[in-house]
Amino acid sequence: MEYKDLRIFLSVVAAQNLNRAGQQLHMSASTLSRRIARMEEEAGASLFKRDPGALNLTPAGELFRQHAEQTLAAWEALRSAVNTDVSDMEGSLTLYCSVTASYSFLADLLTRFRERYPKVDLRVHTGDAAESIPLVESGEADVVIAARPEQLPAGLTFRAMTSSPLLFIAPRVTGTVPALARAEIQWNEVPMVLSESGLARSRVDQWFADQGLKPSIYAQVSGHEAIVSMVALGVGVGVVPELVMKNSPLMGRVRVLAVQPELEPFAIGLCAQTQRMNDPVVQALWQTAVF
Amino acid sequence: MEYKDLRIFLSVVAAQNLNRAGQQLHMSASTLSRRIARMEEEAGASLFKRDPGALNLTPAGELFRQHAEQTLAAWEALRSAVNTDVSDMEGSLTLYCSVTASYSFLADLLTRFRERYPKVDLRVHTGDAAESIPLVESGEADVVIAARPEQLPAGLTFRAMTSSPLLFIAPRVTGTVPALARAEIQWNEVPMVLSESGLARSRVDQWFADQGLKPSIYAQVSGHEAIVSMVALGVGVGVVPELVMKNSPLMGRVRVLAVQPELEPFAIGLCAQTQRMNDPVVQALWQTAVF
DNA sequence: GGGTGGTGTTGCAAGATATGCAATGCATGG
DNA sequence: CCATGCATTGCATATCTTGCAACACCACCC
Repeated sequence: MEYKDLRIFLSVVAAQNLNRAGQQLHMSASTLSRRIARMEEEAGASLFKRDPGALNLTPAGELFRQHAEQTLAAWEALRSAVNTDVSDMEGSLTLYCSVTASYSFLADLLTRFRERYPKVDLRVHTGDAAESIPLVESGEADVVIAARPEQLPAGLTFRAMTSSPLLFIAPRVTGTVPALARAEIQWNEVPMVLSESGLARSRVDQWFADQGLKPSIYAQVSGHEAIVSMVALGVGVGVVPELVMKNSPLMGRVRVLAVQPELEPFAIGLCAQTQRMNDPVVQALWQTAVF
Repeated sequence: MEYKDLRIFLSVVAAQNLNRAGQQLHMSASTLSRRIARMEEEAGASLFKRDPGALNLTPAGELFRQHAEQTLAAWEALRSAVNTDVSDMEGSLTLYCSVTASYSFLADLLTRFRERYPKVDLRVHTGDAAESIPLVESGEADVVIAARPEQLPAGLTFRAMTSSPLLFIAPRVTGTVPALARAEIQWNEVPMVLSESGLARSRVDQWFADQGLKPSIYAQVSGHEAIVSMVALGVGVGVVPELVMKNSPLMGRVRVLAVQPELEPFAIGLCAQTQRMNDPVVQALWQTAVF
């Protein structure tokens, strides 16, 4: 039994559904199923009634829930007590991330950070992912949630949290893009909707160069989220991280193109100036992200 | 952080020494070192003062100790409460194991079992390891701690707990055994001290047969422990599981011979009649052994 | 009634993680 | 000054975990 299991359990209790809980936790339902099975084995009793439609707690599950809440609360209290000088740490921290990252990671991260360091003045900005690295380099942001660049600039420290494949997406209805309708895609004719700059753009440029092709750029956009919108409208093919696509309300109106070779996935995580890593507030956020 | 870590932590606190704790826990010191390092990272504070000579708790470590004790106690309480019908389970269980197994495993196992099922009448017998399987087959023992036989007899269920290499041991002082003094060991001249029967004996016989040799048997002994004693006295070469050798007070007076090919290690664990696995008392012991 | 969309579970392969051994560093005590 | 006992770390291996895909099951609805 590990503490992560306790958190997983509480999430599943709240969601009453493995798939929903899995989305919140960034894990697959099968993983949750197996981890819960293991918890039940270790506890020696079934924790959930597998009612069709919803997962409800058994009496043993209710006891387990109390145990989980108490244990996690005690653990957080211990961490606070141990870091007394830190828990009433003051200061301010400017965090920058893309809109998508704010959907998928920021909530967890900030919730835990706020619990642990309530006195820190936290300022969050969202914007185009491509701006992340320049902002942390210039010092306008203390920490950013960003994709790891090909070459991490000197003086920056990066800590991965997850990775997300970089995908070609097309309108689900292909009628509007003739070049896609043929058996073999004519890449030099496909109207592309690309980022103005940033890692995704350079990877796409490199990909076309490797193929000996020249992309036909229909639009250059600031912000991955807008790419999904434009692709959904049928203007062409875009390239975005899977995370952006999955978080878009328009996901149902685009489809993923299987291309070879695949683009290298994004490694998404925290990034800060190495020099700033000594700052206790930055350390605190780092710690919060890891566990 | 996992519950096993909490137990490890408490063992290390008690032992004040990674090597001793490692022996009790059947893990290497390096593993303990790394797991403690991880705990400290997760707690955000150093837990032990690395005083030379002994590991002492820091203030944070003292808090952590309380947390560990409370959490584990709550966990055991939960398990008891969940299995209410089991915790006041009555009945009796006859457990048989070798003397060596009683040193290395029985203490942990019985301590936990007693805590969980205080009303079960527990009868423990120790003796020669070779007797284990016959005793469980005949029903004289409900569960035995034994090495897994080459061919597990039908109707028996086995659950591994650890494994131990099967070693050739010789007197540390070779003067008394001329056949060992030469550069190349003359196996057909070496006086062997072997088990009368059992898995170790059949593996050794097979080994000699594979080499096209015939062992010169000096003594046949009942019980691995006696083999170590006789070898230490200088009468010849014996074959025992590493576990037996390490637990012997005479370990310092024997040495391990590196032989090729090595004998297959013993898989040591619990064994019971499959039919008896439905018995709640047997199930209870099984559960206790696993976690 | 037979789809149909939703659920949780399981076989399998690839990736991540933990482990033990051996080497290292460090201090104490002979 | 070496010898001893200790914790720690590099490395290769074995184990475990994970996600995907396929499956089985159930409710719902046309």
